[in-house]
Amino acid sequence: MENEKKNITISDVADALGVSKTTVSRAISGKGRIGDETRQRVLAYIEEHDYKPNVIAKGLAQSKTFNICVVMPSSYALVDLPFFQEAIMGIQEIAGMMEYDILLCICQENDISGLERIIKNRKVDGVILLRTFVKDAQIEFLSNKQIPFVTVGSTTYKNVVQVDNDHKSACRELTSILLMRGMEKIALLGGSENFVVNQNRFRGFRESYEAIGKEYDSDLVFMNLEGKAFIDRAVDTILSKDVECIICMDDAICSQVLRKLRQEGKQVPTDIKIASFYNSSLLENSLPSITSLDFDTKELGAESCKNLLAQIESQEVAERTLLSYEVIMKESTK
Amino acid sequence: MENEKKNITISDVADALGVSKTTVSRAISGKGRIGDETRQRVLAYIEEHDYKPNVIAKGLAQSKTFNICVVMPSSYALVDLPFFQEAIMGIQEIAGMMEYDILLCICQENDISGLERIIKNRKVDGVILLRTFVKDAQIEFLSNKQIPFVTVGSTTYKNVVQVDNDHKSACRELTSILLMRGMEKIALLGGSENFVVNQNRFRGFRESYEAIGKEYDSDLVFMNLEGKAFIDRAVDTILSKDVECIICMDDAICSQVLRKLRQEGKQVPTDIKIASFYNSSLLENSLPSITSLDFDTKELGAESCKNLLAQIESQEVAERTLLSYEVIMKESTK
DNA sequence: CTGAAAGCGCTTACAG
DNA sequence: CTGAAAGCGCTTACAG
Repeated sequence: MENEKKNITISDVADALGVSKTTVSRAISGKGRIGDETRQRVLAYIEEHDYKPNVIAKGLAQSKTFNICVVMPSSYALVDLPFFQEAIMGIQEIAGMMEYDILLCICQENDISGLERIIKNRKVDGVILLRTFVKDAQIEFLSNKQIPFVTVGSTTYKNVVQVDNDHKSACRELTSILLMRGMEKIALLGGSENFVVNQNRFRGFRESYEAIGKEYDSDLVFMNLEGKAFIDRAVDTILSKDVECIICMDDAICSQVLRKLRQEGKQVPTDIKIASFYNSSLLENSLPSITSLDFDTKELGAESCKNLLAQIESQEVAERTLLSYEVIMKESTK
Repeated sequence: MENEKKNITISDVADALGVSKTTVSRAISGKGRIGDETRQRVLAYIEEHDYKPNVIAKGLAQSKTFNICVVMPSSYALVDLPFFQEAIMGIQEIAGMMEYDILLCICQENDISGLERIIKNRKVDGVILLRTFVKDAQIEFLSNKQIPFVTVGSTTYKNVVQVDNDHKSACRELTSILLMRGMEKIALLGGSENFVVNQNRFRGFRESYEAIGKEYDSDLVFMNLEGKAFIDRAVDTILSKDVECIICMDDAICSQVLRKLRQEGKQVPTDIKIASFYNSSLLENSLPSITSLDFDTKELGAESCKNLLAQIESQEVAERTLLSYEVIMKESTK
């Protein structure tokens, strides 16, 4: 309590113990040969006096920062927020264990100046990209600079370490279950095909039809639904075509679809069934409860962080890691 | 493009120009006397060769990091997320302009070990607290350590720099408007009184009654509503008492109230009117649209960051900054 | 106006 | 097993 202002340094410890800074450093890092008794003494002193090495100085000497950069987009829908948040929680959990901290970078889609600044200032040892694009300036920049990085979510760029849920399989399994339950006319509503993830989901949808040797009806697939007007129009079309079930590629779309159905006086699941993709708290209050895929986003974040730290420490890492999912059947498809 | 690996340093610049490192440093920082022509030469060379000083080294020499820590709670409701997010956007905007970066710290309510680690590791120059408690371990720790910090939201701790929206006035004005429109029996639903903000809102509510010389009905005030069951029960009571309007202290409560009212077959605003507090995207899809207070959270974040940076640079800052609000009347109180 | 030198607090060959 | 010294890339009194 007495000396809050002046921080104790490695020299102080060395002087107090009558050894060299080298020895103190070795006792702490565990690197290099050092007498057992000496190490104990140093460690005991450090413990007692609550000495913490200055990470900044350590970093300068080792050309490391013990920070990782997490890049988040500056524009996003409410529905994305829990995803980013949970991913960051997972990242933080792993990073914290390894004494790394998270430096936040908020980037607009086509403006990577923020990321560039952080990299040029050498403020981080690696980067996690929380959202990627089909054509992605961040990925190109980081690859070129040879900075360790990993993407959360899939990308088609080569030689990029990526961690993702298996959206294709997930969508295939969900669709297959619905088909098996006798629904034939299933509509699919999705967002921008500029996102690899939406392409993958669509692919899973098609595969489930292929698996049973049927054709899906391309008139019932509505992609690139950006904005409520588009969604409402899609629902109008759907209602005119005796569709049995609607699969929404995310909970924001689902939320809007539910609203529109209510407006049109349609009951779920009696008039039409519906399934969604994230099981997020956004739909928590829905009545009836909504059948949905469930992904462990925190796990996704944790895994991406593990992969990044491994890269930073020059270990081999798998280029692609696919995490599992669960299909949660609820009332909306009964 | 040729030398991506090896970074150019101040020595390289000095050597190339045949001047000393001191001179280069001065040309960049603008501190200390330096010949005009010399400065131009250095600056031109730097520009041409895209030299960026190593911020870490600079920080070590100046005992600064050019990072600020933003502390977020690890547990929160979906409704809080847009708030945190927007505040961070505002912080980032100001911090970025001053070449500061954001280090994220995710803390559980009573566990400040993450924050302690960051501070002890000297990774940041100051801290922004995004959520505070009536009894707050973070505030006590930071005060004791004499680390510059500011809270977003009010606190009753002394000598703490805080930036907040004027929730008391906001709630008073909203209530006054409703009273003036002839509603007399107004119910108030709020969250935990452990949050200073909820106490302030309640205070504003009372003041609006005082202003017109009436008593508010304490049986219609429901605080500490944690969880849906409590909210539903409050609504039951409210419906048994001919209440004309319900004020919800946040959009999550409002969302649940709306759901319950729908279940009970009550129409808004014909059977009962309702107003809420955040105008957040959570209620965006509501029909009818919900009368609400509106706060500029991004501005709140920006202001808190300005105050922190001023503190870090040892400038005088106001202990308390109150930001404005707007009352947005919509269909739910017609 | 400019520079040599010490210092920020660590790490790490190198030598013993 | 241990230490003196150089180095990480900057800044800043101090001297000229």
